[in-house]
Amino acid sequence: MRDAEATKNTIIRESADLFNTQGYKATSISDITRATGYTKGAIYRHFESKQDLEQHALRRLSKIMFEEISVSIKQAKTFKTKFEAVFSFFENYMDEPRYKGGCPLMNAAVESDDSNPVLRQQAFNMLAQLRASVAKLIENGIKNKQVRPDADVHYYSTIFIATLEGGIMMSKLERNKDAIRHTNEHLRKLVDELSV
Amino acid sequence: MRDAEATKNTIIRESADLFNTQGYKATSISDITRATGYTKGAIYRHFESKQDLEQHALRRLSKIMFEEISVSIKQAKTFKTKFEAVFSFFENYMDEPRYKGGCPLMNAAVESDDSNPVLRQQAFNMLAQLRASVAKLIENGIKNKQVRPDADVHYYSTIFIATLEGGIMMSKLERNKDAIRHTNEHLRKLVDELSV
DNA sequence: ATAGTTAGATACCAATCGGTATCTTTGCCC
DNA sequence: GGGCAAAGATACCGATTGGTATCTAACTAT
Repeated sequence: MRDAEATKNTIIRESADLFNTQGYKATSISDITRATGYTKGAIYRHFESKQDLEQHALRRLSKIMFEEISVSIKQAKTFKTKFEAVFSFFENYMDEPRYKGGCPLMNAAVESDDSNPVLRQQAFNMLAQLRASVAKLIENGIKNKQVRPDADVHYYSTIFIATLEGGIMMSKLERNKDAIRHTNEHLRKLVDELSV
Repeated sequence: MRDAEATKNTIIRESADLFNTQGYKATSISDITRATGYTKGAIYRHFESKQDLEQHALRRLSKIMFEEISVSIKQAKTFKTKFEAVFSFFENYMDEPRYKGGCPLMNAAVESDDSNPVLRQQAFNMLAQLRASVAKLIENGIKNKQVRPDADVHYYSTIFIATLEGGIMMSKLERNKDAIRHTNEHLRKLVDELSV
């Protein structure tokens, strides 16, 4: 057999790239045939519908994003350095060709609004997962006596994510890293404020 | 004559609503004919192209947004209450039927990415204007001895906007005000930190 | 009252959309 | 090496896209 699995992965990879840069609605199946070299028939053999492909693509983007964050975090040992890893991850986000088009969470969240409930739900889950990751970071910090025990975990995780995402959006629009550097600088102060 | 000006305004108003909720690319001219009651011929009499209409629509959204913020700010008298007005503006954003679809700046910024340079430029200008507004607030605070004179205006305006926009995005995705309330709470602390 | 102008409706265009039915090719199994 | 199932290509479908040419109806100025 021709490697069906590889074909499917290629289609997911390339379409994820297109969806995240041009948008989901704005990317046509024809765009994907052009990017992959496969024909429409091949694509629809592996995926039920465009929406089905969108789901797979976003799942891939999500997976990559969380894996990379997870690796960065695990390499660091203390509460502070772990957050530092997160900051530098988001600061280098833009250069990474892996995330052409910016944060997949934000892109899906903004585009899906009402029109695409399936995509919206997936973005919703991504946000929950990101929040859980940040919360866990803080909770572990508390457990290891590196963070004030009275810290409001949910509150802080919200601030961290909102500020990061906002910074990414601004940096992407302004096409330079000033904004994300400033937001990271500010979040560093927050980390200090949290530390015992 | 039939009121051409009124017709044009109707088309701009309704299309702005559709663009901001469904997205620019995802909204077709047919959608707009349905929403306005006018035919395609009428629309293309008043606008050169869909892109032309997109520009007018976003300009309208931008104008409304800045006017409302401006009014809120002017009613307040001190640095602190002025910022408080901004916060409550963004907190009540979601309920306002005037901004169905969330922040026009963020929507345009995220969607326009590379595909729509005209829209991108307009979003860029909106961000610059918003930044200038916030900066002015802080500068006036300094002038009136309500803010520490050494405050880094550009830095703080970036933080304010990033956190606000991030909070809006999260609240919209989660369909409740928790996130924006938390980010506002956090920004209130920032205002205190800025105050003399 | 009528001629001229303009707002808006109608009818069309080629191109593209997502999707499918069918055909050909590929590679494994016996 | 012949049969068979799966992978992928080709050719098509009706619907919709942005856009335009043309026609009609409404108002204005004389």
